[in-house]
Amino acid sequence: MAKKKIYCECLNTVKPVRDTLDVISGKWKLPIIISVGVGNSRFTDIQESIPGLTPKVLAKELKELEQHQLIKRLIIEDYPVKIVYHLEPYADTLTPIIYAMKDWGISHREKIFKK
Amino acid sequence: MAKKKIYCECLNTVKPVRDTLDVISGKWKLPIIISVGVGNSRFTDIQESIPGLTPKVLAKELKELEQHQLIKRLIIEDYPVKIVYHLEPYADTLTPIIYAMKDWGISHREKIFKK
DNA sequence: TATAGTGATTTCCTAAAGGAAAGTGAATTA
DNA sequence: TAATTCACTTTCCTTTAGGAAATCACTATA
Repeated sequence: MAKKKIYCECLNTVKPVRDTLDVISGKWKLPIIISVGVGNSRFTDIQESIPGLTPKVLAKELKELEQHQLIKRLIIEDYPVKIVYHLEPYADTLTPIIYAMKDWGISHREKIFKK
Repeated sequence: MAKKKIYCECLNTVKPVRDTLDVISGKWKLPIIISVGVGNSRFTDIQESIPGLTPKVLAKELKELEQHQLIKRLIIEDYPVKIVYHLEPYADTLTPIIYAMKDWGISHREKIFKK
């Protein structure tokens, strides 16, 4: 009757992709995860390792990443007291996404400059 | 001298990831690519296949995706004239990212609901 | 005691993203 | 002739992201 020819099976992919975007969207979350993953654990080190990142944005993003259980904030009761951030094991599950995006970004840049 | 212990090699990953984010960031670009890839080629079909997508946003995103050579807009001089969108071959290079994000979204949702 | 560093917070601001709703103009179908 | 469809466009508005700069509490160091 009604000619419904819209392909709706794309929702099987669209929905989980949007769930993922809800967690890692924005300019800074993946860069912060990468920086912490590579060994930066102090607030200032993370900030300085990512050009353009301001303390306000870093503080906000770290809180969100903590809530999503991707990053752990630890207070080290030493003299002086230190605060370190490190990745939760759960953040490792993002590795395939990060590498896929790294690879694509590299070849995209090559493509753009070859023309 | 100066105790420089910031791990800067993360820029090797951060930079290409940010190049990728510049192309596919936002709530709608990947869903639109998925929908077109699965067979939706008409403006209205694409719009109706993605819940919440408004025509204004769809029109804007399609233009950007065209500029990035991910989607092709074709005018079919038929009676009536039709406009169809289809993926450029270059869009296929995004498949690893899309699948990585789909997989992550599925298991993330499982993780959230199990708790 | 003064200075510097650490890990932020606060205030103020702009720009971009996104949503709701209506409209448009050409063509088609009833 | 009227209604409908298609592919948008336009207007108006709210929300969110993000940036600049100053400030703050605490500790360490000179």
